[in-house]
Amino acid sequence: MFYMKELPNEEDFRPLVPEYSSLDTSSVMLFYLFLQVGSDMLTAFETYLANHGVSQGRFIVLLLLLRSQMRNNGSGLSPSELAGQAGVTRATMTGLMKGLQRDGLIERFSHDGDKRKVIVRLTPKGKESLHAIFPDYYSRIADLMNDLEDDERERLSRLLHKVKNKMNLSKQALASGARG
Amino acid sequence: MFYMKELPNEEDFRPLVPEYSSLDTSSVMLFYLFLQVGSDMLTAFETYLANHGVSQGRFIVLLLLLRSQMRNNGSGLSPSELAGQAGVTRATMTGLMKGLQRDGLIERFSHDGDKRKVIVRLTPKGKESLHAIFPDYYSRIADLMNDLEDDERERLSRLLHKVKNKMNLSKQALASGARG
DNA sequence: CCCATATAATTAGGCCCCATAGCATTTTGT
DNA sequence: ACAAAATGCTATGGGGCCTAATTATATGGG
Repeated sequence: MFYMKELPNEEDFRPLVPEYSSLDTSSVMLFYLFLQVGSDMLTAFETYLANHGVSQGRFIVLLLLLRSQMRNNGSGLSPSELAGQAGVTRATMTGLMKGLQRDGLIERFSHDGDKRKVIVRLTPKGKESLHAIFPDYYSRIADLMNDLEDDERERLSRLLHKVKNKMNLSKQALASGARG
Repeated sequence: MFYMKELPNEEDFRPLVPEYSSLDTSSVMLFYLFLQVGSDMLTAFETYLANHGVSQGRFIVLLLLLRSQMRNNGSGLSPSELAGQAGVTRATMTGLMKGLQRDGLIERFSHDGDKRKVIVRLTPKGKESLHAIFPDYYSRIADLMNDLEDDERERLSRLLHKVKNKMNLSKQALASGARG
């Protein structure tokens, strides 16, 4: 995901500092470190799930369905809602549905009132798949965070939220149209 | 990258807690938050670079070449070294080289002593591309981190390192073979 | 009632980026 | 000299996402 193994150090930036007034070395180093750790975590997450036979996209769909089921007593979700909650297009969601249904993890029913709509639900097999993964899954996540004391977790959470808000506020500050 | 927009809250985990002894709600919530923010940042990074006409992989290669050039006075790097530093396979690096050379951003010379090897260097155009991006690029990164005070940056950095080390120590704790 | 418009799900086609496997060439170490 | 390792490259393929177009259904104004 993030393709730089050895991050630049202070020395590497030194010759650039006089040239670029906008360059704040500590910001950039923190930014790269963040990208690197985030990327490593995402990769580990995907690899772990792949070892258990699901892609990340599929796993999230199963989680969303389970959550909806627990929240609303099994009413189910439409592909459209799932796409919205996952942050992918409906077309992409259709592809995910296809695979999940082929593997017997979900079922698709047509909506009673609105014939355009489809209702998606976990099958028993789908539920079992999740419950088979959970014990090990949760255990590994707990392991990963084990070194962090309670106050560290709180701080990290707060800092993550701060960065998240900053990105949202500035409407994808990094991504939005060029300005220089 | 991480396909869940609305993260689960404490309530969502409550019914699972009695069922899974390994489930530590705060760990999982922090884990998801981390994945989400990391993913958003990576996406913003890639989108930003795409708006400037480079993929992330290419941008990193250019950065690595610039760094090598600054460190060693222009000796250049081999595709193999670049692949190692970027964390991709040599085959993938060949593909990146191809595109970068086609666009005139790098040059490939054959190594004097070792006829197997190739030496890659930035062209003037390659250097200019980087220097054209840098002012805006650094400015946006500084913006993004602007809300964090110095002590917050240090704390975040320390916490990121802690997580990073934990992942490395346990040899990709999350990813490695199933155990449950 | 009819038609324009909107919404839902799907299909078709394509792209990007990366990986594995295999190959030819060259170097290295015994 | 010869086996083993290293280098760069090609061929091949797949995962995952997208856009655009298609089909079916719903809705609201005239």
